[in-house]
Amino acid sequence: MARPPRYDTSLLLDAAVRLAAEGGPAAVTMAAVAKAVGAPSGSVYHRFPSRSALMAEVWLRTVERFQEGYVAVLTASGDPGQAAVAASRHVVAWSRTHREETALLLHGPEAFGRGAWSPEQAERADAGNRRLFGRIAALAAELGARHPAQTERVALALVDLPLALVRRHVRGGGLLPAHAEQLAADSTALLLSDL
Amino acid sequence: MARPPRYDTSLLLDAAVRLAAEGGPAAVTMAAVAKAVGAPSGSVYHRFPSRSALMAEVWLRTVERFQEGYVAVLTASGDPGQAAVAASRHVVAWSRTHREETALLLHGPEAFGRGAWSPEQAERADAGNRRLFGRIAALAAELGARHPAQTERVALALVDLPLALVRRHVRGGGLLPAHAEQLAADSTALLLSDL
DNA sequence: TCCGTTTTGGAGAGGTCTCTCTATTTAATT
DNA sequence: AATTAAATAGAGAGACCTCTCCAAAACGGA
Repeated sequence: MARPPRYDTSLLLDAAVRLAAEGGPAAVTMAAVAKAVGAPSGSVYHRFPSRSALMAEVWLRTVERFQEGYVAVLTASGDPGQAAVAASRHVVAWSRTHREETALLLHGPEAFGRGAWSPEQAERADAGNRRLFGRIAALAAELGARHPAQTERVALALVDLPLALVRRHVRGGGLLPAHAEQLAADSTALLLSDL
Repeated sequence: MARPPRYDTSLLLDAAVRLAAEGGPAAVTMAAVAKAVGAPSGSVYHRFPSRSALMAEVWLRTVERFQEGYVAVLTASGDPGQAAVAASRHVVAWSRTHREETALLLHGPEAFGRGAWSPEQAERADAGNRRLFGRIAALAAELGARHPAQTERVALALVDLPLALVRRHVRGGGLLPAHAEQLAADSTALLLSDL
């Protein structure tokens, strides 16, 4: 009943991810996305009502893909200590196999215009974060955390620490060294040893 | 012998820092800087030959101010373990008292157009980083590190970890909680305990 | 007082980006 | 074959930004 799409949403988002990874969020212009897939700019506006809608979607799709795998690892193991270390290791391993998406995520949602997102998109981002933090808080409780400060330390050990390790290497444009997973796992275990 | 300056370099850089902290590096346009200090755009170009020269200078001045204090703390104490913990604590404390500059630094040099800097400016950035990493490597050696992987762990504990803690709170626009310094110090000490 | 130098003040050329609008194409359905 | 909904194709208006250029202003020194 209608002409079949030639430049569909995911194709445009793929191009946007590539552009963001190479030149940062500022390089993701509607014109650049259109050019990257060989479409006129009008076709991009046919899929996304505005640039900030596109930016939001690029961010959300990427972060949701990451969080899906991360939460799965977090809840896979029965032993909370093992789950924690596996999660930390997973962050590094995922970054290794998803270089462009990692480079994108390291910029953070603000760089993708978070302030201008639609309420629905902002809520999607919040929901993902709530879900993630909820799991981490539950794990922290299993590990014996009783004060908010202890829960924060668990979050630091499970998310921020491996991310910091990844950032150090990816920001310089380099590859992650082979021992990065081990370093992340060891560091996380150490931070949780004294909870 | 000449007309006295009305908008001097540091005044323009101050405005640029404010703009970057509020709206990210993209908000630092020549027009915005000029407007912020009430000058015509020509006066900004009188001080800086191009936008990227301004961006580089904003970044360099800020990062050099931070590194100055950090290196001082790092080398102040005789005991390497104490120096390490003090350095970690200093990162958090400095962030608390320098909110705008912290927000700026968290974006990283690439966001300030590092690729387009002049060779002299790029070298200034490199020299600062070499100096900092040199001190950390020396401290790592004092702490008993023998392999590069161990030195990396020290860098993680002394720089990336406290920065990650700061990032978590500042990125959301919030204030650092009162116990942040303590958490940074404890975490750093734990990571170094098993070197 | 006059000169030389630095700086201001401001207009505007040229480029890029966002977004709009309309005409045309395409293929499934009738 | 005619109809119809969805999608492409592309031109262009309007905003903003970088950077240039030149005249006017302000001060110290001769």
